[in-house]
Amino acid sequence: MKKDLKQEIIDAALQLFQTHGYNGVTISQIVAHVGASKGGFYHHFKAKDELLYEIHDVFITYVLEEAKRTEEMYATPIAKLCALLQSFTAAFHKYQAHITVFYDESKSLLDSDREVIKQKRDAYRKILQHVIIEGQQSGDFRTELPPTIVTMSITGMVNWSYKWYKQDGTMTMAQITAIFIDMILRSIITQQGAQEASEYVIQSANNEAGFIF
Amino acid sequence: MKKDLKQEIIDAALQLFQTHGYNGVTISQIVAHVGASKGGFYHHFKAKDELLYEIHDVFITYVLEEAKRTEEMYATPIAKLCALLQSFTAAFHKYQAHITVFYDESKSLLDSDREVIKQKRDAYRKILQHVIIEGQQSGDFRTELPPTIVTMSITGMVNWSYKWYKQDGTMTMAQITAIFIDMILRSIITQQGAQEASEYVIQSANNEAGFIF
DNA sequence: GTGTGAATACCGACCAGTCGGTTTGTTTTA
DNA sequence: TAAAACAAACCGACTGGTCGGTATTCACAC
Repeated sequence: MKKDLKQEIIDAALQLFQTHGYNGVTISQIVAHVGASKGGFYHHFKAKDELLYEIHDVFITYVLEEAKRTEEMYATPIAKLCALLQSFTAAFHKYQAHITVFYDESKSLLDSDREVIKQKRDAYRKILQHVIIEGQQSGDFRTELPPTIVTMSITGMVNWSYKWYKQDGTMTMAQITAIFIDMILRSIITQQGAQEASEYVIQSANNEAGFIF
Repeated sequence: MKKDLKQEIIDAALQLFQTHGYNGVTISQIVAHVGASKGGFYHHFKAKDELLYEIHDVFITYVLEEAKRTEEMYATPIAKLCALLQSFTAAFHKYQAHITVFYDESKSLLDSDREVIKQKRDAYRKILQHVIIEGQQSGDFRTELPPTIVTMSITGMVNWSYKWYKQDGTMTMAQITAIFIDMILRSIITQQGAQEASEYVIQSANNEAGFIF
């Protein structure tokens, strides 16, 4: 039950950063929150920046590795895309606070730290973008849409949920993800890809095929 | 040419908040940036919080008023939705820095200020959500999708562009908006709505109808 | 008794906000 | 019309408090 102090500090910091921002929280507040002392903090962290960096790195490293595994595991662009979205949103339970800090507070990273994080984030985006391009080449995704914009649109739609998703809401993240996948697939699919996509999509009551061309 | 000091301070603050965050910027830095003094600052603002509030309020008031006007101006849910998206993204040139501050720094608002802003933001979201519901009732938008999730998906996709859109990039915001509208319409439209939607959508080369059911 | 994890006390830098004062502009008055 | 009176805009040194970080000591396991 008793975690080590370092992890307790990280957890408390996540909670506090989420609501007050990195620069709105002091080290004294963090350690007070876990009943520890500043001495304890500086035993585990060289500086406050290091704490922020670790929060960023733990999250993006996890997401990136997960995306690499997922991308290899599936064969078709459509299956890859759906699996990527699911693997990302599945991380919400454990990482929603990380995500909030990641997207709101990265400007407070040291320049050198931010560069390291940026490279991993770019690597992640490239995986997603590559799947989109693959799908366009295979004829499953519409080629009228620039892959960069499609990638950012998908990223935005999914990422934005960190601003509004409540763990105790009426819908689970899995249910919401099903809707994301439905909307995304319908927006980028070609007639050719429609059949495979229909496996992942919500069927409408009065339309067996389930797609609009 | 010479603006008043208050506006110069706001402009400098926008720029600095955008890159360093509200709590990462000092009043001395802001006034140094415009060659003014702290006395000058406190002549125009009661406190630092007031500056942050004004940035929030100017933006959300503009967007809300614009949305009200737009919603009244068009007749059908599809036309309303497209116009709403266009009116929002049109604000990017003037307001991208405001948007960044609005979405990243609202946690630093005073509780009382945040409540005022929240109400205007909710009013804006309700307008969008109402258009979605109207479209479902008229049979133009798919009823399988919960309107709340659709609203947040659209909001996320469009809002997220504040993180990646560069004014000097290869695409204009108008071009990007056309792609947003295309993707969003295709993801929520019914067969019934397809005809009207085809006016707003990017036509594919090898598919006259332009829609996938 | 040596190393590791944690507490306490403290420091120097910095920051939001203040305050007395100066400059600039505008109105009143003789 | 020029000077006097007033007001608004602005300046910058100063302060009280806070924060990140450090030095030192303490506890105790092996």
